[in-house]
Amino acid sequence: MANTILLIEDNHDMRENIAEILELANYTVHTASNGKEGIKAAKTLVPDLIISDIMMPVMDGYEVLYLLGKDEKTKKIPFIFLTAKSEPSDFRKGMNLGADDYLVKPFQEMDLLNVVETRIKRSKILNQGFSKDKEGLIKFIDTTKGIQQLTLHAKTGKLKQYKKKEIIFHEEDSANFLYFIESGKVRRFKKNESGKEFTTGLSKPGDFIGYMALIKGCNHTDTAIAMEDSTAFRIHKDDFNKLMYKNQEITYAFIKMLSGSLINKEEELLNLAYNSVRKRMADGLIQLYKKYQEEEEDRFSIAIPREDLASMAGTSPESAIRALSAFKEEDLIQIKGSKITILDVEGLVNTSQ
Amino acid sequence: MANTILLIEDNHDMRENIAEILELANYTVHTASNGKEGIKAAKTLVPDLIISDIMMPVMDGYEVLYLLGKDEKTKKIPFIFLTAKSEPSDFRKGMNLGADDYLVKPFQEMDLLNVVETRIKRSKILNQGFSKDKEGLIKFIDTTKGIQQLTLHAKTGKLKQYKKKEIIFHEEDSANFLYFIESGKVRRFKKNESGKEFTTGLSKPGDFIGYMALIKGCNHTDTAIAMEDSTAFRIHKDDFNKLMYKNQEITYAFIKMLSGSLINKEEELLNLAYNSVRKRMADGLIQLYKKYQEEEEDRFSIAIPREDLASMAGTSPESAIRALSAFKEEDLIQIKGSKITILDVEGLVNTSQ
DNA sequence: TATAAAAAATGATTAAAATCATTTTTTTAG
DNA sequence: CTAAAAAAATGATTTTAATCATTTTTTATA
Repeated sequence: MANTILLIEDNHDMRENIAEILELANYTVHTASNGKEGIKAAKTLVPDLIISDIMMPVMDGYEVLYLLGKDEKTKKIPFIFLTAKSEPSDFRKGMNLGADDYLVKPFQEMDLLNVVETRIKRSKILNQGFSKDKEGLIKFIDTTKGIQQLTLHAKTGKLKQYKKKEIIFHEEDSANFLYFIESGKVRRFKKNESGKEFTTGLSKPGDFIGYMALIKGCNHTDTAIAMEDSTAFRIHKDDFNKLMYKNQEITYAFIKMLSGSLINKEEELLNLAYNSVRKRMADGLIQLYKKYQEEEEDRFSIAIPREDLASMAGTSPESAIRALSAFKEEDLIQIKGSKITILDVEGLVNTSQ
Repeated sequence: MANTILLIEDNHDMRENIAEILELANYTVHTASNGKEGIKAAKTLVPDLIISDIMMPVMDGYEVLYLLGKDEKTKKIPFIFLTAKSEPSDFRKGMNLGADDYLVKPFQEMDLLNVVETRIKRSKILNQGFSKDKEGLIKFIDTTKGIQQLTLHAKTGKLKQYKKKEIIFHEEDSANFLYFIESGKVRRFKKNESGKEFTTGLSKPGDFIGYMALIKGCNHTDTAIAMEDSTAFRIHKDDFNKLMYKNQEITYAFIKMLSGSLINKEEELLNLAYNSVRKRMADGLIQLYKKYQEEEEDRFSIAIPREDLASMAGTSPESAIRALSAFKEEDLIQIKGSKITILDVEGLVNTSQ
């Protein structure tokens, strides 16, 4: 389908001449001989491009542009001034009113056609939806890039310090920030009516927290607490939303993150429902191991309050301690004060019901 | 959120000067001293506007514009040339490459600010196609539209029939379809090593199931079974991906759906960890009530095997039955064969530990 | 380094729920 | 409509884990 162009020009000869050039280039051209007519035509036709003279009787080109910019139907149509006014100040005035290009008379035919083609092409680009790959399918694979970008953005902000046991955000707090953990360990938990805690997640440097409430648009549904001195960058929710909107990769990174967590949570539910405290405690230790084990160390150790371990397994501290004592007896772990060292990962993984 | 501007300019003094002007006008300014750096910055930052010099070492402004135009992420960003090249032919060349404005050095501060403001404003207008609110933020509220569209698409497919107790998809099956429940009731569950089931979700007409594995790109992590004769439309995973890609609203609908479920699951975990079987059974009944209660009926009834109820509460069938018997004793429910009628919703909700 | 406070560990008891066994009721199929 | 099968309900017992109480150890702090 040929692109339609509306040409607003008071001079008869000039109008016919330009229209002819454009028609020869296979555009469908409509003409108007003054601003008022032009506006009427623009609103009914909704052309793909508007070319307008500036100096015209009744209503000048500036006014035409201004008025078309106020109408939903016409405000997105690329608008080109075609004028004898060649002063830089004239050019500036036209562009600052929101014109998309400015062609000075007299012009070469080729210039006109180039201008028209460029602006129509650019307008099409700007009106396109989401970005896509060749096949038009979402690349579900590469979410790392999105996370990288969000990370980069996060790091432009201010680094916040959190002392050990300091609350980062609190259940029921309104969610205003996405947090990017820069250093330390963070635990998220929920509390039930009788004050018992259940750990909903562990985080380490490189993790984002607080996004669920941001996305859902509700208050935080859990509390995040620093397990040791930690630092985090904060991204304001408006920035986060904007980034999500602007950047498809970030959007998909979060979709993937969310569905991954969801599958994990369902797995956890199954475990919590039918596994013994012993098994749940072993799982908790393995969780810690998988999350916080460093490459270089050959044995994994962590100093963690028994209450926190209990909240991971959803049991009482005493029962948690009893399970630990049993593991110690069986040489699966070693205990020194609050520090627990895992001696036999396999043994813990395969611990019987 | 302040709009971010990327300034590409090789001259140090000029760069600092322009950046200062823009920063005083409350823009967040990032700078690059040559074209290559500029492109790298543009791709990671995705700024709201790019200002670039033309004559630069390593890579000139024309090339920068051309290359950014080829990248999905950056091609929509308004691009302004800021240059000493004041010849009409230079101007024409820049504009015909797709620049959005052209400012000639030396310039008035006011001119620069006007140009920047105009182009950012115009870019926002042109990008409005998506559902954004006034501030340019995503409306995370209106996900119904996306769901509607996906529903519409689903209904173009073939309706599949499922008999009572028929498996719709099985844990470990490879995930090839998104299912849209047209009629009936569907239950999703996971099984642990010793064969005990845990119900991960209930679905009714209008619900989608199977999307988690589809998004994550893994096999199904749970089994979906028809609780009564049901029908469902299927959307092939490729179509689903395509729709997700083409339609931002669908993407956001799923983001919202996922984060909502995640919050629910965490709540469930807390309940499962510390609530008594009695409480969990009451919750299960309320879940059924909330999901399947019809507007017209004044009392909610459902015929459901005790085993299924047990799998919702994560308990043994006998314990589930005992809880039901207690509820019956207390006139909270009425039992007729496998049919359970809820007599006192409030009573169930407020049932004590 | 001593001492108080907190945390961990263990013991005793109780409570909850699983398991196994049996009876009763409901559903299904001929 | 009836018999067989399945499901539901209940009883008895055992197991598990919570709770309460106390001791021991560790940690924090003067």
